[in-house]
This record gives sequence, C-alpha cells and structure tokens, in this order.
Amino acid sequence: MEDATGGALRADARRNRERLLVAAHAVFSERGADASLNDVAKRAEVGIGTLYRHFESREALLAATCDEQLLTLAKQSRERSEALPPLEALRVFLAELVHSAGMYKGLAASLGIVLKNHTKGCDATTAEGQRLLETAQRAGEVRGDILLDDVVCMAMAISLAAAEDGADPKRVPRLTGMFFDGLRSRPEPRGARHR
Amino acid sequence: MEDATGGALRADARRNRERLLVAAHAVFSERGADASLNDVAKRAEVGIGTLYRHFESREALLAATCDEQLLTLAKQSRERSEALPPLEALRVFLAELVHSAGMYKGLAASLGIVLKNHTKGCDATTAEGQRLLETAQRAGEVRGDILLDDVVCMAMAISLAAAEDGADPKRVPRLTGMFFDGLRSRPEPRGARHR
DNA sequence: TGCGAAACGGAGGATAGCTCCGTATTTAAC
DNA sequence: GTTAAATACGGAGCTATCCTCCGTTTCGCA
Repeated sequence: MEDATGGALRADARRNRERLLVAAHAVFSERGADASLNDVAKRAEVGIGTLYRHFESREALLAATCDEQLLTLAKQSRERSEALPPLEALRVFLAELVHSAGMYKGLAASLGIVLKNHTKGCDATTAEGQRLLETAQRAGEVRGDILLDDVVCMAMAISLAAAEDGADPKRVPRLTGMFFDGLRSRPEPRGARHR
Repeated sequence: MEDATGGALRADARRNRERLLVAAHAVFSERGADASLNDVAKRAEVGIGTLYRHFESREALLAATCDEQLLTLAKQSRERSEALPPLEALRVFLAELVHSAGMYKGLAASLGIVLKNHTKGCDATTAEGQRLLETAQRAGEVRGDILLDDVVCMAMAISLAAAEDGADPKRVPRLTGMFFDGLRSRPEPRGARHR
C-alpha cells in the first residue's frame, strides 16, 4: 500500500510523491497500465528507488493514481442519485465504472485488485455502489441475489472486452445494456430456466 | 502462427512439437497462461529455441494448446444442438465457452486473441457459435443486435471475473445467467407481459 | 550552525523473453 | 552404405524490466 496521504511527510517527499502521481497518470494513459515503472520514475525526474519507497508495487501506484477519480465518481453519484430513480442511478454508476476501468489500457484486469485497496476513493466508491445496489434491490427493481462484487467484476470485464484492439466502438454500450437488463428483476418469465 | 499440423515436418520436429504441446498443457494448467516459456521447454526436454521455432509467440502456443479442446467443443455443440431449442443450445454453448476460458488461469485475458487465430479448432468454434446465434436470433429468442464477438467477450470476461482469488464459486453461474437473460429478446419492458 | 532523521538516487543482482548461429540429425539421392 | 543438402536442435547470451540495497544528500529542528 502507499504512504498515507495526510501523513507527516517531509516537504521533498511530499513533492516527489505528487510528481510521481502526475507522471504515473501520464505514462499509464499513454502506454497502458503495464508500462515500465522506470519510465514513470524518469518522467517524474525521480530515482526508481524513490518510486518504490512511495509505492511498494505497481498495484499500489495504480490504486493511488485512480484514487482521486474514484472519489469524484462516488461523490458525483451520490449527488446525482438523489434526483434519480434507483434503477437509473445504478445504471449510470455502472456506466461510469466501466468508463473508469478503461482509463488506462489494461487497467481493467487489475481493477478488482485496485478496488480492494482501502484508499479513500476505493472505499467511497464501493460504499456508494453498495448503497445504490441495495436501494434498487429494496425497490424490487434488481435481482436480490446480485452482489456488488458481481457488478464490479462485470464492469471491469466489459471494459476489458472493449479494450481489445479493433473492437467495435458500439460494443461497450451494447454489453453494458445487456448486462443491465440481466440485472433487473424479471417479471417471472415462465419457462425461463433459472440460472 | 504455428506450423501447420499436417505439414511435411521431419520426424524429430514432429515429435518435439508433440512434446511441447503436452508440456505446455501441463505447465499452463499448473501455473497459468503466463507461465514461463522456459519452463515449458524444460518440461518438454527441448531447447527454448525449438519452442520458438514451432510457436512464434505465447499466443500461438496457447492457441495450439487449446485447439483440440475447441474442436471438441464445436463438435459436441453441433451434435447436441440438433435436439435442443435454439436458445437452450446457445446457453450451453456459452457455458462451455466460459468453462474453456477458465482452463488455464489467465487464459481468459487472451482468449479473444486465441479465437482469432485461424486454427481448426478456433474456426470450428466460431463457426458453430455463429450458427447458434443466428438460429436463436431468427427464432426471435435473442436480440438482433448481438454479435458473436460480444458473446465471446462476455464469456471471456465472466471467466476472468471468476478467476479472481477468493471469488465466490457461485459467481460464474450467477453472472452467466444474468448475461444470458440480457441476451434474450425482451418481451416489452417490465411488467408488460410475460412469456 | 550543527546534527540526526528522513529521503534520495541509481548501480546492479535477479529473472524472463527471445535471437542467433554453430552443431547435430534426418532424408534422399546415388 | 555413403554422402551431401536440408532441416532441426540447443542453449549461450543479449536485452529489458523489476526491485533491492546502501552510500549520499537534503531537510528541519534546536
């Protein structure tokens, strides 16, 4: 895991941490989530040792880099959801999660891991997702057997599928919509077999 | 791509190719699809150069290793589907595809690539999937806007999600069922009618 | 200003991927 | 059976990346 953001870091340490996060975002955006960490360090004009002191693994760096984005996602979702019906709120949340997972090519494969890091953004996002899901389930709009982890996995998976080279750009909305239909409580389609 | 299976290989070459495929299956099963290719060569008691001569990339080796399995999948599906309604045939096909993708840990992430290699098994599987999908669509059971690639992607994605450490073992059937519900033609949104 | 703690940098060991080419084996012609 | 060309083999070694370790530098407090 990475250093606590609010910790009592020395001024140079805090500056370097900031530079690393900026560089990581740039490099991951350009070259994907499996880019060389040496490149990240170079871009930040910092030694590789410094990178590893601040972020003990690629996952930790990824998690920290995504953290702010996730915080924003959670916050916006909370605000928006007040004015939306439960199902719709969940739908938008799912769409944004898919989008987030596609932020860096290859991120999706590690997003599950990322979301298990207990940084602020991750916790906020999972809490918000949980809330939306439960609300929609209590309203009878979504199947009761679904777990938040399922939703996260599928968001990640759809994003991953979309990242394939030469993929149809319509694929993401198509798959997202399809998955979403599957989430919904079915009006007891008789003869439809159970899963 | 790998050597043509039926080609006029020298006897020693054919023997080594066989050994490599056996070793690859063993190593990938034990250590996942990103296992060291050096290990595969060692297990086959063959030089690493020989491995690369026969299979120019990890994907080619994976594709060849999966090929037979895919051939079987396609053949069984074709036989089975004669006795099943279109939707059910497609459902079983999807389930088996998910299962195949989970054959080696981490394979799912490359299965899309694997299925684009034009080996016999891959071609057979995509042809069969296409046939099942079109049949179900013509019967009005499945949304018309779905492409086979979507189905393949989701199968791969579900398998990937399931491979996560500590995942709920019920997740695969749950997600598969959900996705499948999403595939189906909807009988006029919610509550309207049922079938 | 001086000193201890904190942080820095990057050399270099470890590991994996992949290429290259000298050597060995096979095959077919004679 | 001999021989020569074609084919295939093996693995050393080059490259690239990851990550650790430790001598050096910077910071900040007194």
